[in-house]
Amino acid sequence: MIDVIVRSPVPTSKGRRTRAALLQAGREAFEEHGYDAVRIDDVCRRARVSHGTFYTYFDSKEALFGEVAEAVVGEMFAASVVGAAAPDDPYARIEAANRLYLRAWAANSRLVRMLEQAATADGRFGRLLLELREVFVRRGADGLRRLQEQGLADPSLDPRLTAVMLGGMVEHFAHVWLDLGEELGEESGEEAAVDHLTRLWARAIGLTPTSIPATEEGA
Amino acid sequence: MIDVIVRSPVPTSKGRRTRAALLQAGREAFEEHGYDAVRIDDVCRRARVSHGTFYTYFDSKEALFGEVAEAVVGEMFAASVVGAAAPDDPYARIEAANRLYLRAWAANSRLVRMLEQAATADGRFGRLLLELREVFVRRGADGLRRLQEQGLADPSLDPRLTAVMLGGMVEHFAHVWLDLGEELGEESGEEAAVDHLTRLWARAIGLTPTSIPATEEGA
Amino acid sequence: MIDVIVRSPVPTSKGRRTRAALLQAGREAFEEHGYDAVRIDDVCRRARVSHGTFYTYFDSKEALFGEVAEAVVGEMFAASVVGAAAPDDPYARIEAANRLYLRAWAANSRLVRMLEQAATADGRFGRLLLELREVFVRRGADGLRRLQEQGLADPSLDPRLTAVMLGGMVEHFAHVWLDLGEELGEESGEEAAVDHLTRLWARAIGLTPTSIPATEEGA
Amino acid sequence: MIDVIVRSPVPTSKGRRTRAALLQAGREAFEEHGYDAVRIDDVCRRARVSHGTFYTYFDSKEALFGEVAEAVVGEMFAASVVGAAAPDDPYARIEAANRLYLRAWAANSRLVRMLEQAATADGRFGRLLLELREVFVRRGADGLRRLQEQGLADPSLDPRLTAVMLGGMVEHFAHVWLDLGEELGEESGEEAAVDHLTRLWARAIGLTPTSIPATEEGA
DNA sequence: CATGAATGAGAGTTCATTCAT
DNA sequence: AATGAATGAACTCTCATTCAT
Repeated sequence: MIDVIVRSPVPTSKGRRTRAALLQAGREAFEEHGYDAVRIDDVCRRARVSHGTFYTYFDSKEALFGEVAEAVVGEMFAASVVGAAAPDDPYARIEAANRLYLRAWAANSRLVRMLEQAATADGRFGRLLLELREVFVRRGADGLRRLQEQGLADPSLDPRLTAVMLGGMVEHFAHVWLDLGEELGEESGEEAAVDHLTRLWARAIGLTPTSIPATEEGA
Repeated sequence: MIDVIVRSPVPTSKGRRTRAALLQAGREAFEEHGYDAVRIDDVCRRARVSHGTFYTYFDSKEALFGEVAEAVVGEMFAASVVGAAAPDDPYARIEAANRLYLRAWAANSRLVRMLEQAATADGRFGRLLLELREVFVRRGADGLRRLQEQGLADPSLDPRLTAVMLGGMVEHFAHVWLDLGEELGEESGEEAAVDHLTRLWARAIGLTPTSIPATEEGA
Repeated sequence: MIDVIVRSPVPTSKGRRTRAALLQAGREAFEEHGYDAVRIDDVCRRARVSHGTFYTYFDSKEALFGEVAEAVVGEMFAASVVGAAAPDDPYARIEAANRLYLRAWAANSRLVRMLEQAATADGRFGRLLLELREVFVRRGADGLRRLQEQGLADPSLDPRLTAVMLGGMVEHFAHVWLDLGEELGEESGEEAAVDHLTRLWARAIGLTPTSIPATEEGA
Repeated sequence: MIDVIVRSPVPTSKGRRTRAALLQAGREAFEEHGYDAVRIDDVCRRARVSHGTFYTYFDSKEALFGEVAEAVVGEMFAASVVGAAAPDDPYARIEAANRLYLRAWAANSRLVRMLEQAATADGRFGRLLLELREVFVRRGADGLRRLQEQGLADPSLDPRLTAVMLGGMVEHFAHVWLDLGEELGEESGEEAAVDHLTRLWARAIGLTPTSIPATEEGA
C-alpha cells in the first residue's frame, strides 16, 4: 500500500457519537477489568458497535487506551485547579487543595494504576504519568515555597521533595481509601480523611501553629 | 482422567534446584515485564529449562506468581523488623523505621505493583496485599499510640488512620523514588529521603519538638 | 472477562455456509478417524477455513461432535419410519423393517461407535445413544406385542427383552457387515442379509409358519 | 543407533512381577477410562512404579495395549470352550454355549470396544478382533451345519451368515446388557437372558420343536 | 533395574486485526 | 460508515518418551 489512509477530517455527527461511545465504553471496561483483561470485543459490545467499526476510529487497543488516559489526565488537571475561590488562610488553602486532590485521585484511581501497568510496556504512558504527577508536585512545591518565604513554614524543607512526599501521601491514601474504607470507619468518610490529611500536611511543613485548629474533630 | 496428582513429597536436590531457578526466573521476569506480559516461556528460557519442566513444579503462571508473591511478602515482613537495636529516642526510632520501610518498599516496588495488578483478577492477591500493608500500618499505629500515651504526640490523631496515611507516604515515595530520582538529585539519595520523611512524619504527629533536629541538612 | 458471549442470532448466509461446511467436515473426519484422533485442525483444513474460524461457530470439539451426533441420530430416526407403505403381511412387515434398520445402522455405523467412545467421557452421549436405541427397541417390542395379541407369535416371550436381542442382532450385523463383507460373499449383499435376518427374526418369535417362505433363496 | 536393544531374555522374578503389575494396571485403566484417556502415568501409579520403569517393559502405550488385548482375547478363547461336559441334547448345547458366550463377552465388553476403537488407528487390532469373532463364528457355524446334516435344523440357512448374525446377537446383548440392565428387570439377570437368547437362537435356526421347552419360565 | 527430572512436539483456545460485503 | 466472517500469531498446558543418576 502506498496510499496513506487519512481519517475523514470532517466526521459526521453520527461518527462523532460512535467514537465517543467507544471511548466511554473503553474507559469503563479498563476501569472494571484492567488493561490486559479488556478485549476489543468487550468494548464494542458495550458501545453496541461491531468489531470492525472499532478500527474505523482507533488504530489499536493501545491507541484507545492512550486516548482514554489523556482524557482522564485532562480531567484531573481540570479538577485540581483550586481556582479563585481559594481562601486566604494557609491552612484552609491546604485543606481545600487536599479535598480536591483526594477526590481527583480517588475518582481515577483504577485508571492511574492502569497507567502504571501500561508504562512498563510503553514509555509514552510513563511520561504521561510523570506529567500528571508533576502538576500536583509543582503546585505543592510552589505553595510550600511561598509559605517559607512568608516565614510560615519550615525553611529547611526542600520544597520539591516535600511536595513529592506529601502529595504522594494524598495520592496513595486515595488509592487505598476505598479498599480499606470499612476498616477506617467508612461513613466518617471524606471529612475525616481530609481533616487528617490536612492536619498532617500542615504540621509536617511546620505551618505556624496559630492557624492550626487544635482538635477540630477530636478524632 | 480425574485422579489427583500428587507431587513427589521428597524432591531430589536437582529438583529443588530447578524449582528454585524457576522461582527466581519468575521473580525477575515479573519485575521486568509485569504480570500479564510474562510468558511461561520467558520464565523457562531464563531458567534454562523447557516449558514442559515448568509444569512439573507449578500448576500455572498464577501458581508461580503466588509463590513469588509470598516469598516477597515474607522478605518484606522480615526486613521491616526494627529489632533490638531500636534506639530509645522517639525521633531516632521513627528514623530507623523509615529507613527500613523505605528500603523494603523500594526493593520490591515492582512486585507490589504486580500484586495490585494481579489482585484485579484474583482476590487472593488482594488479600495478600492487605496483609502486607496491615503489618506496616499496625506497627505505625502502635508506635503512635504509645507516643500519645506518653504525651509525646498529638492525642487527637486517629492512630490507625494516621498510620495508613504516613505509611502510605513512605510506600508511595519508595515507588516514585527511582523513577523520579534524577529530578530529586539522585545521588543525594537515601539520606536526604529518610531525613525528609522522618522530619515530616515526626512533625506531622506533633512529636514534641525538643527532639527534632532543627536543620539537620539545611536542605 | 466473564461476560456471556452471545452468538449473532441472525447469521449471514455466508456464515451459515461456513458452519455447514464445518459440520460436514467434522462428520467425515469423525467417521474416518474416530473421536479422539480428530484434531480441530483436521476439520478446519477439510472445511478450508482457519482454525480461528472454527471457534466462531463451535465452542469446542465436543460441541461439534454433539451437533454431528444429533444430526446423525435425527437422520436415523427419520430413516427408520416404515411409513404408510407398510405391508399387511407380518413377515413382509418384518422384512421391510429389517431392510430399513440395516441400512440406517450400516450407514452410520462409524458414528455410532464414536458415540459409544464419547459416552465414556461424557454422559450426554450415553443418553443420546440410549434414546436412539430406545426408538428401535420400542418399535420392535410393540410389533411383537401386537403379533402376540393376534396369536401370531409366541406369547411367552418378553417383548422388550426380545426386541433388544433381535434389534441388537440387526444393529450388530450392520456393524460387522462391511468389515466381514468379503468373507460373506460381498456382492450377494443386502438381499441375502435382509433375507436371513428376517427369516431368523420371524422364526425366533415363532411367527406362524404359514407365512414364512420355505426356501426363498435356497441360500 | 546401530545397536539393537535386546530385552533381558531371563527376567528376574522381581522383573516378572513388575511386568505383570503393569499389565494388570493397564488392563484396569483401559477398562475404566478408554484407550486415549489413559496416560502412562495412570498405569504407573496404579502399578506403583515410576514412569521410567514402564519403558523397561513396554515400548509404548500401544505395545501395552497390544499385550492387554492379546491376554483378553486369549481368555475369551479359553472361556468359550464348551468342553467335554457338553450335553447331548442340541437345545441344551446351545444353551450352554450361549451362557458361556454371554459371560465371556460381558466380562470383556469394554476391552472389546477399545479394540474397535484401536482398530481404526492400527490394522493389527482390527485383525485381532476378526480372529476373536472368527472363533465364535466358526463354532456357531459348525454347530449349525451339524444340526442341518442331522436334519434337525433348517437346511436352507447359510451356516456362516447365520452364525455371524446370531453370534452377534449374543455379543451385542452382552454389550448393552449392563447399561440397559435396570430396564430389563436387572435382577432376573443372567437366567432370563440366557433363556431368551437360547429360545430365540434355537427357534431361529428351526431346531426341531420337540426339544424346545414350550414355556420354560413363562417369561 | 528403578527412578523421576527433563524434554518438546503438538493440541486446544483466544483475540487483535483485516477485509469483502 | 458499519458489519461480522475470517485470519493466524501467540499462548497455555499435556503427555509420551528419553536419559542421567
